Amino acid sequence: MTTERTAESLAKTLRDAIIRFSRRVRQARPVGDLTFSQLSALTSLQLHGALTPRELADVERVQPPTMTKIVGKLEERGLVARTPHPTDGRQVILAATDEGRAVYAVHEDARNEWLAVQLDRLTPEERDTLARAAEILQRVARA
Amino acid sequence: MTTERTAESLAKTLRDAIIRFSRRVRQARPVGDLTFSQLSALTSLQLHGALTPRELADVERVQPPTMTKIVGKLEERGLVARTPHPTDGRQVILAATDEGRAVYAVHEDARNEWLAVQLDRLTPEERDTLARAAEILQRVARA
DNA sequence: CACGATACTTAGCCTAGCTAATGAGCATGG
DNA sequence: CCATGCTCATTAGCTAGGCTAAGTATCGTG
Repeated sequence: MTTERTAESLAKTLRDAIIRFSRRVRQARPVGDLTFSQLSALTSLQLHGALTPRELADVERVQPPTMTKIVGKLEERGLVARTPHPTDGRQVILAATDEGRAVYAVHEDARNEWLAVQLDRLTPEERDTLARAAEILQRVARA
Repeated sequence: MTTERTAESLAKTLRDAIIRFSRRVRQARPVGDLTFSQLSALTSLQLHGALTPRELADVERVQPPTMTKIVGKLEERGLVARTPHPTDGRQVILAATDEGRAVYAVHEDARNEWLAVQLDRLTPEERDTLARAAEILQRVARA
């Protein structure tokens, strides 16, 4: 089944696989936990250190107003802090707080538990395939 | 970078890749077009012929009320028809209409255009990796 | 120093998820 | 043969997460 594929048929297959996979992973979220989007934004902030809303929106591939909402939720919970930019009064610096980093570590593990168990059942080759696919998807998403 | 991966680190990587990829593909949608979820439901109906709402919800990995909403949108546009079940008065049979099939073919192509172009730029090996990954993701989603 | 550009937010809209509750129909055990 | 309990679909009501358009503040430059 993994013979030669046209880009068109692959596009359809990939789209369907990803929408179902996303839904399945979403369902595995404990109530009261951080959502997909929130966790992703927090991850980016940890990885990149500190970012402006615009930068974070670009990394996360959403529009700035969407990021305002997501960051708002994280700020409510004290996981992210907004500080004014030192020289440019228009800009804001976003960074994970100490609590954000702590909560992140805990939630991240709990959040991934279901998925990690599933992945653990795969063969090493399959995991390798997924790892390479993830890289490619990131690249395509950036295009 | 695609060396040995633990399930945990892969889970994180995969989750991030997929959320960004989904957002990117979503952005490529022309306004007024069918949404991700609508198209996916319509695809399943075409593939499986006719299904009850419960069955369709299971295939799509959503809860029944969510499917009611999605089907409602499709029915408004005349793309899907609800017909009563012949023997069981509780159930309903969902099927794509002729117009549904026609619109599907057109929208599907337009919808995938951006993605197909991106995929076309990849190497055959990369496309093969994605095809195999899609298969694995489908399997994991079904778990 | 006025005016255009940039950064963020606010306002308002829609879709997509969910759970809980409702109503209709089936099936079965007494 | 019907009461009771189950299943199916839908409705109601909520939240999150997207978007665009518009508003506000600040910057930078001519």
